[in-house]
Amino acid sequence: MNSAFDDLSMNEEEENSNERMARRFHIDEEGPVAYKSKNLVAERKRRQKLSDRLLELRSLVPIITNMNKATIIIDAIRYVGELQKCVGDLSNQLLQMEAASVEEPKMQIDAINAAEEMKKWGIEPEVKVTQIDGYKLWIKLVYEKKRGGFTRLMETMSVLGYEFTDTSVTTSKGAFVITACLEGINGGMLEAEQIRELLLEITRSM
Amino acid sequence: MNSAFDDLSMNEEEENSNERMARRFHIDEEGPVAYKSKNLVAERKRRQKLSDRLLELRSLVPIITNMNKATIIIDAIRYVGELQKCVGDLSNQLLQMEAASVEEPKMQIDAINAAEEMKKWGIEPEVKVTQIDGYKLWIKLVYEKKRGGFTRLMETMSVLGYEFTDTSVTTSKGAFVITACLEGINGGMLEAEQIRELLLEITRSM
DNA sequence: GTTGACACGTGAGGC
DNA sequence: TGCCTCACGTGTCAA
Repeated sequence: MNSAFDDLSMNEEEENSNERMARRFHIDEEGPVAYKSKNLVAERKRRQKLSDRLLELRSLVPIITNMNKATIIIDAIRYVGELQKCVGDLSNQLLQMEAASVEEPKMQIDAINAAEEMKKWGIEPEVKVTQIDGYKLWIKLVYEKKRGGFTRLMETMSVLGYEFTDTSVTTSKGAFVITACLEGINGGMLEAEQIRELLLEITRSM
Repeated sequence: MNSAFDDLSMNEEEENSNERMARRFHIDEEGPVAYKSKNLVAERKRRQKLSDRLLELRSLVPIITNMNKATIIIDAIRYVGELQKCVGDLSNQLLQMEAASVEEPKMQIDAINAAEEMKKWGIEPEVKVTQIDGYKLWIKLVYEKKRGGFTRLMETMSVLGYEFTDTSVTTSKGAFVITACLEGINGGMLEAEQIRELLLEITRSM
């Protein structure tokens, strides 16, 4: 029996099965033990809730090195990192596959023209991401105009759970200029920096 | 209140409680400021480590409802769930796309899918043009989503001397929904009705 | 004997 | 006021 988690694994069982609790009180006074704090039961409940949450979190993480509270969190951290990286890789792969399957030689000429014109006017590609609040982002994009680029952008962000609001799009001198508000539909799962890198990769892969 | 410790101190009478009593014996009425335990600092370090891990975990989760320890874990749990679902969806899409990429007329399938989905949801293609003043128009477009459609639209209007301002673009249920202000760069050479027919032709030819 | 991990009760401080 | 959250020092058990 792993006694370290005897309290955690105890569910809706009466808690006086825990002997340590009873044993720790001085019995030098007769009668029931008098507690000084009324906070006792609340604190007990709080601790149990936290432990339950920790166990719940642990149940989501597949790889477990230890049952320790600290290692549970460590494993969760690593797992979240892996998941995030996995999401990025997958969406990139998806993107590349889409790009490869749509490719046509005629569009490349267009792209070259766009690139030349951008250079001629001294327009630099640009990706700017600003966090407005937890699930809202403001982005500004400047990149080479290419057919289907905007659709691809919207599709990718939609897959990642982001919606475009307050969008403004302009093409000028071979460049696409986009400013928009990104709103995370289910809370926004990525950091601004991650979004930025993703957008960079999208605009670059076109 | 039923205390959990009313009679439990008596129902266990094993002999090793003697040594516990002996161990506890030197704990008398405590001195003024004398720490009894040697593992005080160790415990302190352990607590701090756990808190740091919790904070580190929190830094990975984008949506934060509260700084509480419990809510940090709750948010992490929900976030992990979202990520897992996201990975599942993405890999599904990737798989589906791999299967679809074996066929050659892929873009047509996309178009057919979009058309079907629009029909399923009862979405009708729509072109609305309203003159605001001599060189300003407001347009609303609903048409089948197709790769490069938006870019083509912008290019055409640009050639005709119109610029997009205050553009809003959304894709939903296989449809492209666009509302925008068209501003004639050199005064606006076309009437609203002509623009409407032109837009109809563009959306139809895609 | 030592070390690490845990739950416990308690007081402080925030809303 | 009272409830809630936290850090603290401590006792207990296992490796």
